[in-house]
Amino acid sequence: MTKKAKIVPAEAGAVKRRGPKPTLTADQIARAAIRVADAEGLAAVSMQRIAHEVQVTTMALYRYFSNKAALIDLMIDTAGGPAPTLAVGFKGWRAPLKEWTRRCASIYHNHPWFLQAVSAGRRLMGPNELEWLDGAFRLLGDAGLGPQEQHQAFLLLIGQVRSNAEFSAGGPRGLSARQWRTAMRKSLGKQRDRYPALMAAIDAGAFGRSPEDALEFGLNCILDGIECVVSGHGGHGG
Amino acid sequence: MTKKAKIVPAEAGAVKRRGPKPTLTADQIARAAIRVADAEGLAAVSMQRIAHEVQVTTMALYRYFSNKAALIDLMIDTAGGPAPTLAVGFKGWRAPLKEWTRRCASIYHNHPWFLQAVSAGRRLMGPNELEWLDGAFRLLGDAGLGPQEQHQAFLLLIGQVRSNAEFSAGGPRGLSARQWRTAMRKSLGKQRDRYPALMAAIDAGAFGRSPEDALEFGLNCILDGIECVVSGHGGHGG
DNA sequence: CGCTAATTGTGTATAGTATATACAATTAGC
DNA sequence: GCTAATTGTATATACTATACACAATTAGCG
Repeated sequence: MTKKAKIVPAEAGAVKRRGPKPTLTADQIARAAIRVADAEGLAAVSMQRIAHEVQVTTMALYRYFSNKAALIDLMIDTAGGPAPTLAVGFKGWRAPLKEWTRRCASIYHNHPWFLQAVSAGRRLMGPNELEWLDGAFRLLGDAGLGPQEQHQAFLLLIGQVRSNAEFSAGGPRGLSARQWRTAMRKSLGKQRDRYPALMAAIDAGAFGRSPEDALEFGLNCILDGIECVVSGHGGHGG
Repeated sequence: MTKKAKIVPAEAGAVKRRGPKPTLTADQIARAAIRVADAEGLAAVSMQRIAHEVQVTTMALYRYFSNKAALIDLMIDTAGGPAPTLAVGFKGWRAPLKEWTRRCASIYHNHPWFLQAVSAGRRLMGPNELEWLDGAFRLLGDAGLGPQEQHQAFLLLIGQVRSNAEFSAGGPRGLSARQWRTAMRKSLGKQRDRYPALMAAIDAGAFGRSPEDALEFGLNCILDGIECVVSGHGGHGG
């Protein structure tokens, strides 16, 4: 029976261990995988491909990650990076929250595979991601929300970020608003009457706005909504 | 050279065709796949598995779908079903929008694989999904939003639905709030100090609320935010 | 009727995937 | 130097999607 060597995240400690020194670190592998995913999409990230990228055999990767999911988890945490340090309570709570959301959105923007990776079923949150989460909770608490409301407002913000990321990736991808509109019209053919409101919106260029503007609009909506909760007024019952 | 037979969606027309009658319909296959995904997750949906489920060979499925992605697209559109018909302008716009969102959320709730399926990269929207989209645009237009705002508000709503779906699947899955809190604490170990706001919220039971309540809260926030836009007041500039 | 062309489901084959297992080489502590 | 741990590697297995060729079936046309 072969003993399973424990996979250690080769971090700070640098504990003296027997056997050959590892030639790589999990971090290096994750970064190589990120490069591949950035350039060719998440589907191009296979164990063989990444192993080849870092010049080892496929199975060597399993000395650093117990399985592929663990590699992708580290890709996520590495691409996300540490949470930004945002001033708390400085000039109101809206500005820092906006900044948090924008920076969060930029992760999804810089790494088109990110949305797919975080949406792929069950996964663990890494230390960086927890830091982002903590940062959001802190800012929302500063805005006057209670613990449960912090969580729920966080879901709103992250939902908006992802929703927008999906649209900017899947909607007009490289296409101009007009091109996209034309493609949409063509794909629907003569079924136009079936979707009157949608078609009217498309014809009016509703899908043509820049991703940044779209993010901003929704963000303002959410913050206005939060403000209603904080200040107590708003149609919150009906 | 073998000619490629065109894959037709065996729908209304029932055009007379040469050759043996198909023993199945794309719809039957999609429904079998949905049953499997409901019971065992999306990962269990392989061509071989579904083929076995409907008693044909694996390759027979390719007479109905050009590839697996097409099958999953139909799973999505089938599981989503036709959009609900909601009263327009009846007793204000909030109630119908809430109803739309709740019903949309129930899709994600009834089919735990749904979120993962719609998040898996590029895909086409089916007729049902377009109907849902059209319905949302109609209600949002009724609320007084312009075309671009309709689109952006739609992104907010769907983001909230998905955000909540992910949380209810990935957060306390089968675990009680206390169990989840304990697991979270354990997984973080002594790193608690690193995430003070998050830990405080966890300790206060922020993650214990029922998914329905969480959806409702965010929904109210969004609707309040929309109301701010419609009525023109709100901190929308800062 | 018979002939042709189209379309079905099937069988076989291929290239790709993740990952289990056994092993030789390396290194630390005794 | 011996032992035990740990590395990277080589090999093998069980999947995956899907390309291709074929026999059986059926419609339309003579």
